[in-house]
Amino acid sequence: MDLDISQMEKNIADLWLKLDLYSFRKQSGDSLFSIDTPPPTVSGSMHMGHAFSYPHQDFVARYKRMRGFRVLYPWGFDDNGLPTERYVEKVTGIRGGKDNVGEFIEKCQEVSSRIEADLMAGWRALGLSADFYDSYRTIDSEVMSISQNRFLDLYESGMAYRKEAPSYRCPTCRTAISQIELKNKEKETDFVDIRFPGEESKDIVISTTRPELLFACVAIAVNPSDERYAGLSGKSFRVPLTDRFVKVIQEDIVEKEKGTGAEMVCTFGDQNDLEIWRKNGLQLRVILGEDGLFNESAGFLKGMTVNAGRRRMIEELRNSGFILGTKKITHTVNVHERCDTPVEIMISRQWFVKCLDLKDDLIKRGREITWKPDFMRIRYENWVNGLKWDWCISRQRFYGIPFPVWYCKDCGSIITAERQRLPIDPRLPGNAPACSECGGKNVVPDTDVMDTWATSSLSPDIAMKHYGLPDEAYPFSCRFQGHDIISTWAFTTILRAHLNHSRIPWREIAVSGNVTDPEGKKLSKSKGNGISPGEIIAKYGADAVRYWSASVSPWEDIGISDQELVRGRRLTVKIYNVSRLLQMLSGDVPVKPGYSSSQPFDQWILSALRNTWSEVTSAMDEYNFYRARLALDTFFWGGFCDNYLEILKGEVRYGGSRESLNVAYSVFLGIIKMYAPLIPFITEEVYQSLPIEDKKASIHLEPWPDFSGLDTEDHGFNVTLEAISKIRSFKSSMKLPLSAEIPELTVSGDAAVLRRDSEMLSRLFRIRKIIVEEATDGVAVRSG
RNA sequence: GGGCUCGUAGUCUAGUGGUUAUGAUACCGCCCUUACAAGGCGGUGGUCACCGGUUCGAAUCCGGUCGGGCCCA
Repeated sequence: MDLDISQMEKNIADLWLKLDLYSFRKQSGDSLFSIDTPPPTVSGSMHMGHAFSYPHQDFVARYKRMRGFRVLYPWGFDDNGLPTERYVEKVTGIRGGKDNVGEFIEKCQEVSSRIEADLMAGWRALGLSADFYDSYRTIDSEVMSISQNRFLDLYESGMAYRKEAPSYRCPTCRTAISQIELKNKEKETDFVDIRFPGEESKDIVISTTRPELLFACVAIAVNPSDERYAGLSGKSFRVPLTDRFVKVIQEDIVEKEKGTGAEMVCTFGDQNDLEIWRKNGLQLRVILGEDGLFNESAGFLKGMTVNAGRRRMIEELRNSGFILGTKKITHTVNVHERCDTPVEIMISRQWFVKCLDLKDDLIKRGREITWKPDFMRIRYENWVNGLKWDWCISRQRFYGIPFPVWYCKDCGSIITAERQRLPIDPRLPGNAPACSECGGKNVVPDTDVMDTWATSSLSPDIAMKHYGLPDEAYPFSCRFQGHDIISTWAFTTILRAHLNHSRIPWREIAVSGNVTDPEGKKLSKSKGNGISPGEIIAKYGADAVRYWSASVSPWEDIGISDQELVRGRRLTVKIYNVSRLLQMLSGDVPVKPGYSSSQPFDQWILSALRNTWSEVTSAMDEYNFYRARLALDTFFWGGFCDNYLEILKGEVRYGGSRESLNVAYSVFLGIIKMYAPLIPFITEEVYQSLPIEDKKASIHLEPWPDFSGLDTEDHGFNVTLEAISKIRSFKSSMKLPLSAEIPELTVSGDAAVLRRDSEMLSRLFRIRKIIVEEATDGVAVRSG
């Protein structure tokens, strides 16, 4: 009777559903262990990254439950915001715009609820023990209310402010975005040398990758130590194709070696332009509109995209003789992570959350948290130290949480919604209050929505509210997340915890690695999912996938390796077969697990069990799943199966005692309990079938075993194990089946131990006569 | 360019100062043995990237070089 892994896992998943094991409201326990889980973005299907990192949190959730904690393992979906919008636009072909907001939001809801059902089925198939039956959605009114309340907290404390200021803008998504949504991309582009005619001196030649911004040029910058341009500071040069003159200024951030060493400062070509512009109080020339196209100030470029404008500008400059040279270079540009479009820096009125003034506090908060591993904290600190912008949280998009805010057209005040009216959509007619300052009725709503991180950074707050936890539940016990989102999710959560609670969000953060492709590169959705976890689960089983995810240190990146999956599947089958063997050996008589036996081999396996338990427990406490797995594999496969069970078979055949069977069951039960957090399906399957008394409804309701009280010794049994290995080698070298009978064999070694176990050895290997000789240099075997 | 990180048998990987370097997988040989051939037993395979230093002793600590990755300029 072979094991059908897929069918078995389906049955077990149904059993858990029926027992309702993982509903938080049904959990009991002395103290709370709370896990801050990500609301996964609803923008596609489950990928191998999930299949790798989600089991880690589940290992801990299951382990902590067995350790007697009341485990909060919440689940939510991040189904609002730009990622979902972009996904919906892609699959439906409908583009969100000001004129179809209602229809578009409906589409978003429809698509996301469909995807959520698929994702949920995927998580369940992986055996995750989160509270799926009571999950939340970031678009739900409950979450909306939390997010709006927390926003108003920030506004009232002055930590959120609205200001007309430069911010990043994505021309494709037509919205402001923040520093955390930027990605770098290598791009080939023209590096152009342009001649600016001098007003009173000779001409100057600047180098630029953005000639299309020529009409936004407000200065020329050179490095102060650049002798080629010594004395030009303050001199005027004419912007080609215009009548305007701009002055030369000296700035340290200009690189002498780049191009001609002179660059034009435009509003705005890049971060440097912005800094120079701010520092020198330069003029502002806006030539790009919010639609990403050039406006009327851009002359003949009007109506063009940035790329088209660049080609046209180069052509015009070349025809007029201003271009002295162009070359192709590859440089890094900032693009929007969602659509790969190079971003622009533009001035507009946006909501910001303060963080530049808080760098020291944020680093202090980071140091109050235990980072696993600790070096991930350094990455967090580097990010905080490198912040150049306050966090822009307003998006000119549609499907998201709106700002609970109106603006008075008469007196210019910002009017916030009353708390008891939250959640509220200010964009809906009839929701608008009168102006709280002047009492006027002439108010307009804020039409933006919040950045999706502005809500997911509140994941602990959301879970607390959703599951009805008291304030003391803050901070959470632990956060699990990948190292690639330290600068987004970890950072924004720590920031919100600091601003909203003056605390840390969690006592620990466990950072996991990424799944890489065979070349070691990060897997990304844009490159296609490649391998789907569903296929892998179908082929090897969910237990094997979980086993694979425990095959490296948790923070290491991992490749998809079928070696570990193969091993995981074999383990599943092996555990199943062991349970069959035990039941064959014990027959129909019910078993009473027990730990007392006078047999040396029983005492040896019990002492090895105690040592293994101690190792596995400490490894699980450190979230080192690989070390736990290795200790279990070594003991189960190498000790229990290959040696102990072989001995037991021989003893039972010759009428061994019932005590040994009780020990065998006890050890096996201990093994599957310790494996249970890692491979929950097969351990449950086997647990259900064991003919023992006092079972619980599920192995996942069992407490974590405690074998510290087993004070057995191994009584020199490793000598016997060495003899076993040597006799196997002997038979193998004689090309004999292990079942072949040997008339006479001499075994040398620790004679006392060997004599004690010689009867057992002769049963195991069918040796008629064993001659034992004393030797002090290890065990040896010879015939006759 | 900067920060962090990794480099260990054909392949994947554990190991952060102490015998002969962990385990898997692949490969080779033997064995259908009444739990398991999706198995068992036995075996081959490594100058621990390179160079230098510290130490009685280095895969491990320090410095440098080369190469990969992540994050950021």
